[in-house]
Amino acid sequence: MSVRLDETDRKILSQLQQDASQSLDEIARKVGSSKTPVWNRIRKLRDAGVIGAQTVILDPEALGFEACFFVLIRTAEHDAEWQKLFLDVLKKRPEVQEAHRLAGEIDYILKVRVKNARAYDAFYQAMISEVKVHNVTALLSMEEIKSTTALPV
Amino acid sequence: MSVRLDETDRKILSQLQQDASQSLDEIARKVGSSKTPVWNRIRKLRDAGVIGAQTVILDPEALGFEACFFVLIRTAEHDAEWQKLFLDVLKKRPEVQEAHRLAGEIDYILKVRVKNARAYDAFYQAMISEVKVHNVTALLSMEEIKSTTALPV
DNA sequence: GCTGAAACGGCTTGGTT
DNA sequence: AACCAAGCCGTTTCAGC
Repeated sequence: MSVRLDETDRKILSQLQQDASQSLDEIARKVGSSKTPVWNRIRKLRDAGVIGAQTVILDPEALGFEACFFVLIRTAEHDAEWQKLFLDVLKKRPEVQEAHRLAGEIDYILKVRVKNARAYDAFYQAMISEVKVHNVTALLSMEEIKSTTALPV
Repeated sequence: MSVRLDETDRKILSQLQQDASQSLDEIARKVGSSKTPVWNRIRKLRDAGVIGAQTVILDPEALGFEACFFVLIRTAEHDAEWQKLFLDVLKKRPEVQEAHRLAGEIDYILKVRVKNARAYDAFYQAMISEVKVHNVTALLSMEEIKSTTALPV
């Protein structure tokens, strides 16, 4: 599954992660190449699935999303049917920004972004009414120290 | 800090989050407006800081980042100097994708993306050699069920 | 505040070395 | 595989409504 990249590929990916609105010429200049080869490489990386969606990062605070919770979930039920139901609930809820299945004592972790604590409670109530979970611990973020989607390519 | 948006603004933001490479004409068509007003709104939202960076999402697996940890940190030290040092360490480490200061028993949570468990250990050793932390628990992700940067505007 | 047009710049392609 | 040039498409600006 892992793809072979050379130094130029890595520089291109780094530039795109920093600012995907840059022109090809600008990227080419920064990576020490020129338009056509850079364009061909980007195309190849896109086709290989290395480069995915192009998006904009919105400021949560500016939009009134002032609460962020990390939710630790333990469950008793581990059968396939329960899991499918649980995953569907997570996927359809837009306030769930991340969901991971874990190794160890805690079964799942979620990152939930909401406008305020009341909105979190509404999410929580909705979730536990749809699926049975054994134990839920919510960690409230006081301050987002760092947040990046960039991978250190 | 929170900005007032109308329905059209919200639709534009939603489209940009889904695919920032769309042309103005396409976005305008989808939100039921036309080129110039959409462009003016985007400009305004950018200036207001609502729209931040434009970026591409890379596939971690395709690039060999096969391990993801959530790290729960407790600390004894809470003075300003220690905190500044700790924050500097987090900010300069590219494998730290997220870092939040928390309310409650656990003081910090990190999301750390690395190539493998060995790379996580290298990060862990480097971190504890630079700052004193009281207790560290690492939760290993087995499966990324959901991952989005989109806010439900 | 929207429309339409016009100028500008960047993307994309194909031919050439 | 990289360079060059041309056509096309999208962005950006501006005048008119």
